[in-house]
Amino acid sequence: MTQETGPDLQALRHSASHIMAEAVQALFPGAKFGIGPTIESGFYYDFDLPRSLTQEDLAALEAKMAAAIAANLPFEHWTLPKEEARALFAGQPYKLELLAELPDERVSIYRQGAFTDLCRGPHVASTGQVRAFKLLSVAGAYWRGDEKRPMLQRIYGTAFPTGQELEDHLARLAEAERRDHRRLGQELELFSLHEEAGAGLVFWHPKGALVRHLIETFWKEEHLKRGYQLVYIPHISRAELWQKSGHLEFYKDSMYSPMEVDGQDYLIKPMNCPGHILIYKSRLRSYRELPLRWAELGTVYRYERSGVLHGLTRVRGFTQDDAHIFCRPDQLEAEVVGVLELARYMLQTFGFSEFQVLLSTRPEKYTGTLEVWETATAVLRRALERLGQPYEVDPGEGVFYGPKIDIKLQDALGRTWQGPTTQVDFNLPERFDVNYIGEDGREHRAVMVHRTVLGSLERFMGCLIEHYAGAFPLWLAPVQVALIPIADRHLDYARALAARLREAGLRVEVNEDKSRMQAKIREAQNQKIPFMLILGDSEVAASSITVRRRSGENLPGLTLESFLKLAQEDLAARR
RNA sequence: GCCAGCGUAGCUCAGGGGCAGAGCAGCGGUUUCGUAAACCGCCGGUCGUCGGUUCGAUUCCGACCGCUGGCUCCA
Repeated sequence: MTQETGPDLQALRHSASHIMAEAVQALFPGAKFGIGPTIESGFYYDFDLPRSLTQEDLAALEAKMAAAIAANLPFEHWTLPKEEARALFAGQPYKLELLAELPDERVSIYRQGAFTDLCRGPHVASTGQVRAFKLLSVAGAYWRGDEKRPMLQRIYGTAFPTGQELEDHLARLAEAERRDHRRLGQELELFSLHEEAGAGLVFWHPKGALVRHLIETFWKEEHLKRGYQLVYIPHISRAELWQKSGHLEFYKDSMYSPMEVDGQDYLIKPMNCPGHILIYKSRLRSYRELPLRWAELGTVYRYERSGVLHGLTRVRGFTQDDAHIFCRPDQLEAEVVGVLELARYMLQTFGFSEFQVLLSTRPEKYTGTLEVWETATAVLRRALERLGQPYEVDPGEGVFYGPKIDIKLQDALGRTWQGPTTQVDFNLPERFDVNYIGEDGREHRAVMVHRTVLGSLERFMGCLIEHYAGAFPLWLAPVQVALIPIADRHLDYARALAARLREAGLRVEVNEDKSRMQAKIREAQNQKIPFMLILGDSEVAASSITVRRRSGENLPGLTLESFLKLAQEDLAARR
């Protein structure tokens, strides 16, 4: 595969974006131009147009672009004093705004054909060098990303050095669509969302619930092994609690309106932390019992603007795999190391091996003293270094209450997802007086760490579905074995086998449909069931099993025992 | 929330100011031996909701709800 970044590809795509802008200018003489940069997988350009663009417009624009490319006109480059540039872009308010912000006396201009743009470049030598391109979609985008400013129309497109690479890219997009968890969630009967119930609220069907149960069980066992304890807290609490935690002050926009109970306001929890703190504060805590690691699959509800909701990955009710660690300052580093190790282990178990680790430091608005921030940031840094974990610093991206480490993971298609996060919190211990009695008999402030390993079960499962393309490894597959009798006379044999497999702990289904074997195989394939057992006369006669894996691999004449062994191996390896 | 598009059977979709359509799924029957769809029949709909225009609206208009692609924001 060809390198997807690098100056040449950037120049190519940027040039394509100018060629597109020229086509827009030809089609809409009054068009005003925003910006047209390259992005990770292509380019876009923002326009202010007299009417909305349609899908048909894209075809017309592509045709114009093809003509410009065929003409093979040069990209000309020169610089101008700002004053002259202002005259040149007199009818272009967005360009004038950009111009006003440029510090230099002379500005850089590019022209190809009839289109002249304020642009740093670089570009390819001539339009003919842009061969493989495609316009993909139209979307609204605020000028400069500011929702108070005009909304422009953005056209997304992509371009590659060769037609083959463009085709490969389009094939990847098609593959992503095929793996879309919303589509697979319906086809595999994992979950649904209902207009009747409200947007962003997930209903788990038996098969999806089973996968979730398996993940949750694994999660709980792994946490218990590592010295975590499980807690449960109520879903609603009095407004006073959220007042004290500061959520009503800082997080109000994401919280639902109160409900009145016996004249008191109650709120649905958007976070689990205050609940865990109440448990902590139910009695005095000694330095000897720290660290306390309290974990909960805690369901929270947050208001999200309607436009951002998306399948399982952006919802209004979700279950965080949450935990809070209460510890002494001298324990923080070891705790952070433990969290990172746990995160890495869990993610690897689900088949994720590529991570990007980000250390987010103090933002402009923050609580706590500079000194605590520095110490805590240094601790996080040391923890990462102790693990030999490469990381990047994301300056100023910490939460107002403390620094954090975010892990981004890459799925099978190389797309990145927000994964585990570990945050140090200076705010809540202050607000709630989260203390312990030290060796000296005096009260000391505890350090509090919020952390999640999967993020939320909803989002993680959305990610998992796409990562596996719905073909869950054996340990997570809702149905592990489909028994396929070839004719009705093989049904009894199939049922007897099914009973023995269930006894061995496998999740099996006998296909008793009145359809042909081919149809039954197709159905099991579509349901992405890992094993199919094909049972006909010869199997019955020999008391054997013919196994078909969903990969298509065929293993005739196995005994029940050898099949169980095969399955056990896959289960143990979590394949 | 904003811009654009969309909402017709369980699913995927066609249609269009005057009788509501297909394929798949489901149900019934016939059939059923070798690795991704046997055959026949039947059932299935307040055309997202509410309002308006019209003799007549699923179709045109408006509002709302929901979905999709983005923007902004996040687990």
